[in-house]
Amino acid sequence: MDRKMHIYRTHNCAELRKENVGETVRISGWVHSVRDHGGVIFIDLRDSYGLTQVVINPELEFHQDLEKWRVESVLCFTGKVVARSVENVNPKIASGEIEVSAEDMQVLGEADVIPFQVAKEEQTPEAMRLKYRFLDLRRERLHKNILLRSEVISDIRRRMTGMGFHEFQTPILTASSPEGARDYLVPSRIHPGKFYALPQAPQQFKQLLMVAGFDKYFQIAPCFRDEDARADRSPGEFYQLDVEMSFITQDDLFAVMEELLSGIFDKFSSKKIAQVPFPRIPYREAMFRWGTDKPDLRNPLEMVDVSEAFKNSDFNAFATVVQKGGVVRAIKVPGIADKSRKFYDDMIKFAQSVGAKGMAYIVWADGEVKSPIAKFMKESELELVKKAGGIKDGDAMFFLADKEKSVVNIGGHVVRELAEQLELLDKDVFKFCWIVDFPMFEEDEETGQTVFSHNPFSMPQGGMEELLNKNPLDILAYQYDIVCNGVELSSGAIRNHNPEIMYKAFEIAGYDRSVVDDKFGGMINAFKLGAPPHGGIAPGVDRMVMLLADEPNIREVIAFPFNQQAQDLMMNAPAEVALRQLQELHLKVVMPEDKKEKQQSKK
RNA sequence: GGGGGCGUAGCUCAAUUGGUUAGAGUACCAGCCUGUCACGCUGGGUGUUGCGGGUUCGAGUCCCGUCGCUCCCGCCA
Repeated sequence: MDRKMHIYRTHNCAELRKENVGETVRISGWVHSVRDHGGVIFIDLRDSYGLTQVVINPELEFHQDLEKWRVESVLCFTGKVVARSVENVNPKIASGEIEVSAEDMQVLGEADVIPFQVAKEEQTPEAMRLKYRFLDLRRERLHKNILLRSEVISDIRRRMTGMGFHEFQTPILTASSPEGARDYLVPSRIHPGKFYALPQAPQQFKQLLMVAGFDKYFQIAPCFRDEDARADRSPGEFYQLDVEMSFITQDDLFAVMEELLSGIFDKFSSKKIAQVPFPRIPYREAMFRWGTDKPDLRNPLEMVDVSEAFKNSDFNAFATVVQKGGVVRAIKVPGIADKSRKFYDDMIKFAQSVGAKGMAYIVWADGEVKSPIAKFMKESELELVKKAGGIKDGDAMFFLADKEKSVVNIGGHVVRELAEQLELLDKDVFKFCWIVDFPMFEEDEETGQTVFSHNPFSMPQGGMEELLNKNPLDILAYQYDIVCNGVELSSGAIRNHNPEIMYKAFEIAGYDRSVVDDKFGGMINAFKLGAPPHGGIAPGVDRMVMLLADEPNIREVIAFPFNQQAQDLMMNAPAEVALRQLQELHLKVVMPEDKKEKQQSKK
């Protein structure tokens, strides 16, 4: 045999073509499937690139060795590339016009019985998929997602550096910050009783890089937050494309992100991008129309205010709400007059499940008004409502009445559910938008205190003057989000780089000067020594890939995700550590009362 | 921390109103098969019905508790 032949492979499993017929080749990979005819045996050998069919003829001495291994074993075959006859070509695989006629076989990695099938599409419990993640990652869907993620990240780097950005690393062991989510803490051995925190984002560092004069920064940055999971939020850690720029306005930043995101989404998905530049929607408008700060612009349904129509209505339930300062909002849904009674009842049930006391509806069909509440309404009131919704025959409206905050929230859920039920969302389009003009402060519902509503480092619109003179709850910030198809991709801001404005903003949020100096000393001191105006944003990489891969769950685009309880079932993390390690770190574990018994009974 | 859903073979699922020996596909094991490509054929059930308790003549099925997974709320500057 050719001495120069590589010991594992001359070709990968997706490479061989008609042109290679007659060559002696060597390929290695996993046994994808076996078709044993008693005499001739066919094996689909799989690697990251694809599949190649290997034929084993009965006269070969290793023919009977087939019993030694099974599906998902790793084998190496040496043999001749043979053309398949026309009727035997497999158009489903790239190498389908040829096959490799085995002359020699090496077992490189024998596989035991696998806990779930790799080659076949079948539902598998997620706990098992996570425990055997390396097996799950062999399956086509996940394998493709992770490769897509890799390509997206490398494309992001190419585009960012192409636009003049530099990538810098920032510390993973840093200080806890009083704002935001719970931190992951790392105890210090050298400083008893003191802790590092893993960064929730490199927020202060990237701003310090601007103060350091680097002008355009980005990083594929790991972020750590001890918060509970959602379908689009993996607990523990996630990645952001962290971006910061100096001497820019909001518009400059928007232009950069629009170029980047439209470029990437265009390249890695066949879906259309609805509109570039992305439409800009003020936060308050988004909340009013869709009941959320992450509206799905594919959804044609939205809310309108109809409080006036019910204010003096005989429909007491609603009239009372309005008279007490609440609101009535309506959702117009075109062309659903023919829906069954059950559909309407189910929607009411849904509204109640998300906190509504009830939900009313009116259906206009065949020139008539059908509704449980119409009999309480005057002709003029019905007209008012009809006009507010631009109602035509065949349309319907749903009505919610409560305090504004509840109505907005519940209505948001109903708007989404209706779109889902009625399949109103176009699956072939990405609709991006900017949500702008977030309020700088909001009222804490429990304490009634004024708190930062988003990022405390955002520049208040109007600067010091507004901080001094305006009702804090009316002050807007240069704070913005990018939303795509109802998924919040990122938030960002033009930063507050003026120490005095910073002190004032924190004062309004209840922190005095010394707290700012103590907790954000590094940054505030930097701002006293010449800070450029700057701003940035941080789109979630995992969520971007999730949208591009068209996956409903973020774990499908992360190679080794935590489960919902923030555990790594494969590596068995978190885990107890040796007493000695705790002692070195000056730590003592105090188990919560309800966990103590379980701990005991385990032992 | 709270609410919803789910939990039957390694995996996907079935099992009538509470009824007798818990079935099927796949995986697995044994055998057959020389052109398949999710090969096919024959045979084999490998099970603490998540766990614990209760009701009942009888529980996979009903009740209570508990555990696990998942979706959501809270949380997410």
